[in-house]
Amino acid sequence: MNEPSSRSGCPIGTTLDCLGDSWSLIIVRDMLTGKARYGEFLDSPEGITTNILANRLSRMEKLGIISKTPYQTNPVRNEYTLTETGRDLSPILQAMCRWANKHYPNTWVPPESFMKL
Amino acid sequence: MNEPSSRSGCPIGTTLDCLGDSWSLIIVRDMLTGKARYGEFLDSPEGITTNILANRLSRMEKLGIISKTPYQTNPVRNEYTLTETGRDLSPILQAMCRWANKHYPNTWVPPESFMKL
DNA sequence: CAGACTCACTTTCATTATGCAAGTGACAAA
DNA sequence: TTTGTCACTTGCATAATGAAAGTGAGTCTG
Repeated sequence: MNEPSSRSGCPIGTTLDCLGDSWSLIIVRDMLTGKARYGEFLDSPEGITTNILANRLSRMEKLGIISKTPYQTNPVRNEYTLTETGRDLSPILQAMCRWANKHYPNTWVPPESFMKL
Repeated sequence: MNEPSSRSGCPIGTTLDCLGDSWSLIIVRDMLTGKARYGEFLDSPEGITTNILANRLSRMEKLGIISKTPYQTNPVRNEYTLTETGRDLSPILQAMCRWANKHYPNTWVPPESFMKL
């Protein structure tokens, strides 16, 4: 559980030091909606590439946002799931949904279940 | 008021296409707390550089998140302020504060006034 | 049992973005 | 006239990203 290298003590700055890029929160979204495996994250419509996905999974694991647990051996394959720290990001994602739904009316409206997580 | 070039119709993806980097929301934070001028944004402790600041200001202006209005002529100098679209980002920033304050206890606790915006 | 296939990555490399520092232009003040 | 301020812009080295191909463990098919 590494600390992020933070530019300031500002909580917004610290959050951005952890997750301020265009892919990390996409992966968190996918995990919140039930995805857990490498191949499932690759299937998302945004089209993350394999190198970036591997990089972000290991980064977020080091930050304590996600954890990986093997679901089979020979060969070992892992499932990635959110830690409590990771699940606690849902209010941020929900706020993003409300913002985009209001200002970009062509964006999808998420299911109630997601907005109540 | 350009549309963001969006990777999908997902509202989270669209929000990240607008603001998914480590500087844009720092500038929005500063505007929400009363800063308006180029030099004021440079003073923030995160230390944004001049080229990135200029780039983000023009990007967010094109997106309709901020607007600039001259506060003097000879030479023209502008103030940057949030549009309604920009002010509506405050719930996202507040959620980030709650997340970081919970999981990184050394982060600053923002004033009540900020959390009620 | 050889060959094709799956899954989860890793590597390579070209392109793009970032960070640092210095430069510019309009004006004000000394 | 020189210095200073403010708001940028430019140049350049370094780092991050994206696209595509490669790898390795094991399974499945004929």
